[in-house]
Amino acid sequence: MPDYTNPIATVDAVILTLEQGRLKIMLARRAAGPFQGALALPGGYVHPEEDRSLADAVRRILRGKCGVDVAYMEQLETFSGPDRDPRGWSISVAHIALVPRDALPVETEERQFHDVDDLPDLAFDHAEIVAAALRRLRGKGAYSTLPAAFLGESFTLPEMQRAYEAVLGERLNLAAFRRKVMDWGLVEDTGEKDRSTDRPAALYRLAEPFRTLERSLRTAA
Amino acid sequence: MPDYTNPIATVDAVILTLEQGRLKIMLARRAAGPFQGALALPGGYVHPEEDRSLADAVRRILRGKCGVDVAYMEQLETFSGPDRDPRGWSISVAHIALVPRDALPVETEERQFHDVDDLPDLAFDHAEIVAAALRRLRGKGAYSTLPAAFLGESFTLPEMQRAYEAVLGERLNLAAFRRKVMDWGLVEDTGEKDRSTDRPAALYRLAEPFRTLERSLRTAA
DNA sequence: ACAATAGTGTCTTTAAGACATTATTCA
DNA sequence: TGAATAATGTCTTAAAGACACTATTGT
Repeated sequence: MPDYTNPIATVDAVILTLEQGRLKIMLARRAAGPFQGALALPGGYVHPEEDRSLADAVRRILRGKCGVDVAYMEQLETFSGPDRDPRGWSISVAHIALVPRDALPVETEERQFHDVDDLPDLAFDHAEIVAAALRRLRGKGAYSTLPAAFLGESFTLPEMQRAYEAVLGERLNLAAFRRKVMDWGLVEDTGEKDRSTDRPAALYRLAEPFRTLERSLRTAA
Repeated sequence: MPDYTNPIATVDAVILTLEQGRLKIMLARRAAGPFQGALALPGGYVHPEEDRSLADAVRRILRGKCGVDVAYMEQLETFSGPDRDPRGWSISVAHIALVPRDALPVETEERQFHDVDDLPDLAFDHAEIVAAALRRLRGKGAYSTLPAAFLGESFTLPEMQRAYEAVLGERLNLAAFRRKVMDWGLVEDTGEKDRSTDRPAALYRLAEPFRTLERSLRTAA
């Protein structure tokens, strides 16, 4: 064992969702500890006795604190330093999760969903973590099927395009977007139709759960 | 402070360099502790008393253990679990550094440079960390000026192309590569020439230290 | 019939790939 | 002068962007 005191080890989760075409982040009001009463990313200590991995720790905390089961999650970045947590030198392994809105609980005083372009003050260095999460999401958005993680099991191409537009923060060319999605085999037809619009739209599902792309799905203007 | 025992916190470094057109990784022979005598990535404990950040810890260890000062370094990924270190549940924050070969020390029994395609058995889960580092390098290689970090302050375009070819593991189209590098303003002319080849080649420097690109520098065949 | 949204066709423009050609040095 | 390597020019092909058009439903 080390001669030195060990940093405190925590995990935090940036849970992103799409609500009416807007990117939202789930924030939890801190019930105890430093920054009690403030808004923060959901997170907590790693429990070596029960967690087999950091991702396990995140899932345990999200299940317990927020009643959230995430489909797609990836590790974001590890934040560290003597000053970010008043309890001492700490390490937080931040994770990012993309969840369809209807797989998340309703909003309460304890768990709120905030537009990423209009965030309140956050505890710790969580504003920095959120900024890193958004950079990652926007960077990966054009080169992967990541934005589709915001959608349900099946979705229409217009929905898919709106998800990409929300992630990338710009309008995409309709014809070119559809061409790429179809030509590259990103989705497969379910045979079903969504009848919530005037003209029913074909419902697709992702051909593979997650895929990184050789070329960008960005299709300017 | 937590009710739970805290994981052990370490950092590891994947130091990559380019030697005669081949990607090499620096490995250190373990002088003590678990896996004594085995080859491993250079790494060690975080020292909260003296390190201001994880990157600081890496630089301290590299300076002390290996006499290495890295120019470009980024955080790779955090590895964790109960079994990866015989001393107990541990967290290792892996970093990746790209260094020109001539900025690294000579090879000894204690510090060796191994071709990434022909690695020996490594201590801990370091083989997994190396695999992640290579995935990151190859993924980012085409979409950034990262491979230029293997080169010195100034370099020729043929050198730059060879660095990209080593990173991407494939030959690139000469004319298209040069077109992109020049058109996108990735480099600026130093006015100097490299006279080590028959026809002297113009020497360039990076226009900015590191840059991510909108489009890929891959220029097939 | 008309509004609304889904989906396609096609023309123009731009970028990529292939590869021949020219340029500048050394031996 | 010829071998070697650097650098450019240009033709062909493929992809992206623009945008008009057709299609299928609800009211």
